Amino acid sequence: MGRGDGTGRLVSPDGADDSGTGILHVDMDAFYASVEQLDDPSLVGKPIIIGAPDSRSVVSSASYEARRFGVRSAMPVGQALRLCPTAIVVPPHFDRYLALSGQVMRIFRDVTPLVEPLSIDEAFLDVRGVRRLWGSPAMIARELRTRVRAETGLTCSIGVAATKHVAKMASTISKPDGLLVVAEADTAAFLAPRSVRALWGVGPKAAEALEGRGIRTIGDIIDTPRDVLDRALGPAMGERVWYLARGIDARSVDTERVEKSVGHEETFHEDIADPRILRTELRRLADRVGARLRSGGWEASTIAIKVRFADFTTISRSQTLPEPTAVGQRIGDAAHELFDAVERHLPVRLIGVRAEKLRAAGSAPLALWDDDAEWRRIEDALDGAAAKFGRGAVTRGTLLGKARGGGSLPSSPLPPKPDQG
DNA sequence: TCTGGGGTCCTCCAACTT
DNA sequence: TCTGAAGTTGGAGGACCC
Repeated sequence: MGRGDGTGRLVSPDGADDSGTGILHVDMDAFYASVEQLDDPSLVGKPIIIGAPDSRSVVSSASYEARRFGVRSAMPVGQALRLCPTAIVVPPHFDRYLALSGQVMRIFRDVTPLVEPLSIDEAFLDVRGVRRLWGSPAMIARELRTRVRAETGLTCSIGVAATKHVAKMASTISKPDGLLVVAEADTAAFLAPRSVRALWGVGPKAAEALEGRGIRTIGDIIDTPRDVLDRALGPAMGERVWYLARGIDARSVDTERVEKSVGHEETFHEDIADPRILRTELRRLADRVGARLRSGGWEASTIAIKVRFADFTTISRSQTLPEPTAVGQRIGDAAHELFDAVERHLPVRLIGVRAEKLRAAGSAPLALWDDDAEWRRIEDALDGAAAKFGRGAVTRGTLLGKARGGGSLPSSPLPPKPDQG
């Protein structure tokens, strides 16, 4: 999701040279905020901030009207409101964003099967093979922008270039509602004057390491010996930056990216010191992770926890299991074990559970029913729900159907067993 | 000012294996 | 059998992205 405010925007005129290009990067403009404005026309033209209305939340997205005041994604909501006191805080509606994202991705796939979604609101497209059908890359980009606007009511920005990296930079610079084409022959001139911070993977720390050595622009990187970059950034990053600065990016548009881990974490409204509450939270998060694994047909062989203390220090601990699993009970047991070994000197602000080293589960849903402990938890949940709503309201079939259908057991809140502390 | 949640990738270090 | 070097693996933490 773009974070700029639209200043310094650059767009290509009609008929711009697109020779040697074929990779498009499409990025929806202020996606969440634009969807809210689409659904509630009274918000159009106003500064709006998408975020939960509590003291610990941060900005998920902001309309361009709010960005003009300096509001940025990931900024604490309180700080954003100080910068822009007239901003309207709107809670996020993720289901709606997902639905529109799906609609936009379908438009992309109408044009080319080579679509790599990067996130909910952006994707790379390789259009080199469909030029005879739809025209040159720049023509395809124009048509896409027209279709997205006509069919969803939303605007997007598109970068067209020879590589993914340059296409992404171009879409960022063209925001909002723009199109920027960088012909292959113009790549070096396009890159050279830009800040090192514009390079993919160069964040505040890496930028500081480079700028401390007087390397401020991408052109400066080209003039810097490789070993100097390696010392400043480490060999892996040094190599990547060396190539990207020269416009060399061999990555193809990857339509089959595979998840490598799944996890859930939660920041509490108030810091929590009570280990019983923390253990219950871990169990709840583990259940959610297990449900995600089962619905994706995965099982994990490593379980990791993350604990952030009141002073914001963060630790992680992980453990490789004897057998891969997608069972919430086993994930929760591992999480508890890891948590119990952590020295807790302060109340806890955030806690998280992550499943790593995923592999396809041959029979993950069956494994659920093979596990006696998990089965008892389902029975517990059934009894708890029946006690609350009446025996007739919840049947075992309801729960089994849920679990088998999407592989998703009720993730929250399964009642903790008495021995869970 | 006071920092979400979901991820990926990299580096460093220690333990283990060859 | 012992020792050291080199390679592998696992764990922890940090940077980065959206």
